[in-house]
Amino acid sequence: MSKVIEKKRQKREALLDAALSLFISQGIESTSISDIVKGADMAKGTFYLYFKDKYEIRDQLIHEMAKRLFHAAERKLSQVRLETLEEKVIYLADCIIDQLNENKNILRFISKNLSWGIFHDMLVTGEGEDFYGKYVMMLEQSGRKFRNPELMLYMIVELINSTCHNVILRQEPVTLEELKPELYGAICDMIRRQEI
Amino acid sequence: MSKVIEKKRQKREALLDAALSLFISQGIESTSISDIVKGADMAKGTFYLYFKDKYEIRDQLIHEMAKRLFHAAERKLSQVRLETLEEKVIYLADCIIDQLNENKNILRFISKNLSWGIFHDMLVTGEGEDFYGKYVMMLEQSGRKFRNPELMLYMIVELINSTCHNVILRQEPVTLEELKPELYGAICDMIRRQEI
Amino acid sequence: MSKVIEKKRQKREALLDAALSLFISQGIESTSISDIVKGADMAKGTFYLYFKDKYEIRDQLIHEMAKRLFHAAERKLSQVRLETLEEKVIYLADCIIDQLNENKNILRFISKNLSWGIFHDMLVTGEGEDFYGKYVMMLEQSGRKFRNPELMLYMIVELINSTCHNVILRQEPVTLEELKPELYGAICDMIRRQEI
Amino acid sequence: MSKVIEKKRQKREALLDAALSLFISQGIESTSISDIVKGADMAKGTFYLYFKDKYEIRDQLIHEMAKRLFHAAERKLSQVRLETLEEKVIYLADCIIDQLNENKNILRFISKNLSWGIFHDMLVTGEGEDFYGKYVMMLEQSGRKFRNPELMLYMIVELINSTCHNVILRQEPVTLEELKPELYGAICDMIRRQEI
DNA sequence: TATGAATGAGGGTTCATTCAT
DNA sequence: CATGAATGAACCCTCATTCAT
Repeated sequence: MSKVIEKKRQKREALLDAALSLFISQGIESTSISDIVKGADMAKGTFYLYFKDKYEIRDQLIHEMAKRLFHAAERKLSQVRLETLEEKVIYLADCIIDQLNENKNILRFISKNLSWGIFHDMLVTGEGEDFYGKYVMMLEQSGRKFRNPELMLYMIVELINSTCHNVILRQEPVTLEELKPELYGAICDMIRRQEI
Repeated sequence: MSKVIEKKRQKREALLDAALSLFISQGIESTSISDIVKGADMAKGTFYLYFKDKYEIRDQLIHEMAKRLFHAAERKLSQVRLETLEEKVIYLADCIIDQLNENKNILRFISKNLSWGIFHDMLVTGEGEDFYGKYVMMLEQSGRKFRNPELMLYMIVELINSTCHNVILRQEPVTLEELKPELYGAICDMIRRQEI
Repeated sequence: MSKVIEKKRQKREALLDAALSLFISQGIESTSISDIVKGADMAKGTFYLYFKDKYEIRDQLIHEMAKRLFHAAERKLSQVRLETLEEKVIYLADCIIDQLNENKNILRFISKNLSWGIFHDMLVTGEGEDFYGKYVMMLEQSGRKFRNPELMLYMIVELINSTCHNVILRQEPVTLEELKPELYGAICDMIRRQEI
Repeated sequence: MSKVIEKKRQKREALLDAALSLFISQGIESTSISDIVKGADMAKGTFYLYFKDKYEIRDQLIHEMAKRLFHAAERKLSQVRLETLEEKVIYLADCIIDQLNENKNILRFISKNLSWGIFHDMLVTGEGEDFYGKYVMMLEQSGRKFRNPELMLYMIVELINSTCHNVILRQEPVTLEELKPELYGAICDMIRRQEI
């Protein structure tokens, strides 16, 4: 009985894997369901046993990938001893940016498709991992008060995402190393501005 | 002889117009070349005498639209008397944001497709209107010096574009009116940070 | 042992029930085997243990439905006291027409699929209920003689079925109430014409 | 220029021909658009330049076929000299029935799909040939008055269509030659009954 | 130049049927 | 007996592109 379930899990995984590499290499619009099942080496009809359409796959992939990015960043954070809130946030940002820089395909995929709606869902409903809760706790631990923590996070995330996209993929208008200090400076300012 | 050239220009224009209204009303992916030529009231084959595919039209339209946005903002700026650089930049930003908010389809069309590459090209090669030159002049007129004016502009533009997208289209995570003061504050901080 | 047989009978019945309600609510062509087994709350493969395909179910259902229609009409007839043969036949027709008018889906289902072949089988081989025999007895009880009772029945049934179809479903070219007197008049004429 | 139009007419005709022979030989539901274009020896997409779907072809075919049936019957009627209205109607019916009997495929196709709505449209809007008008004129020429000529026609047509179907295709429950006198008798009765 | 009929590959989707469990 | 995951053929339909006129 669990053999069947295991097999289903594998099929689903194979579809996700195939879709991811296709989405990354040729874009979502140019990827057909035919392509995906061919990549996963199964029959076309099987796709519909697991997903409604390719956008359902996309959303689940974004969830998955973003979760991994944050999880890795958080693990690294837990291994260092940082004082201020600013240091912590920037450390997290730096981890994530470095991951994206090392895996440009993930960046290409995520940043084109990550809307705040999906992102926020992911933060909150990450099964087993409540990233947003941890973020709120981090703010509390600092002993400081902020007017609108959600908006603050929104602005920081959007700034990072949007500025890094071109810089990493095209080194335009500056290199990543040139961008970072300015970006982290801007993040500090944002935090300060939100403090009551 | 020039009559023929004029006629060709008109056809081209008709195709651009038809494409624009279709792109903003139903999206690029959902717009077929059939739709465009129908809208421009000409035969299918004619399309290929003027454009390679719809993406060629799209890029030219993005240029055009962005130019109009900036042009309108600039004209409004020239009609008021503002003291500081910050005030001017924020005034420009506010004009552009309001235009996007009033015409959400344009936002949808532009912001999904506006990469910094295209944007920068537009700023520089805007035929007849050198927006980037005007931006540099504005900085000079303030009598202040900045480390990297291009990066400064990049960050401001990306922050505006990325934060406004969700806020205008979905009122998430805050309304536009709630976002604006924070956004303009962040812009001020960015300018200050870049000052030498 | 008979428990097993009983269980099988129940499964078969469940499939028939589910198919019937789907056929009359959404048509035969639009009903898939998936739909039927879902309605009967069992697995897809199970279907093939009981029926070859949905058309096998359809034919059995038509038998069943037609039997019910006639049975109900006959029961009503047995509760009234009518003199002539014509009165009796028209009374039966009226009962059946009213049933079809009250449940247009049944009309849609039956009348599209009811060929004389199936119909005649049903009249004769109705397990437990020999409608055709009762019809013949009715003729005999009238004390009158008819040249070809089967042809007479055939013509009456076909006239009713074909004229009522459009009239009930589309009120074209007249309403049912307008049709009825003409139809019953025609039936009387047919009976008289067949009398020796 | 007219060469192009002629070619289009031929394509359309080819599709209609292919569809008809497929509809007749394997039924409408079992005929796919793929089958039709294969039969007409052209590309799939071409179909959609001429028809919306196979049901549009079906309706046009029924129109066409029914028109031909009536036209032929009428031509024959105009060549004989008949006195009474009954004789004329029966003569027409006989012509049509004989045509159907000689070409059972047409019967198979027509009688399954001919609803009164389509039939009436055809009678009225037959381009160039107003069959219904001719029917009304025939009634007038007889010098007799009828309560509801349309209903009269409806009942006659439906009776013919429904009784002949099985009789021609299966010789059940009688042969065509046995049916005819009864059928024509019934038609006479119907006419008489409608007379004021 | 301009046309628009024709193409046919390729998209998404459904579903009867099979078969290992 | 019963299951339901997997199949893949077949469906309808769209559309970029070509080419004879």
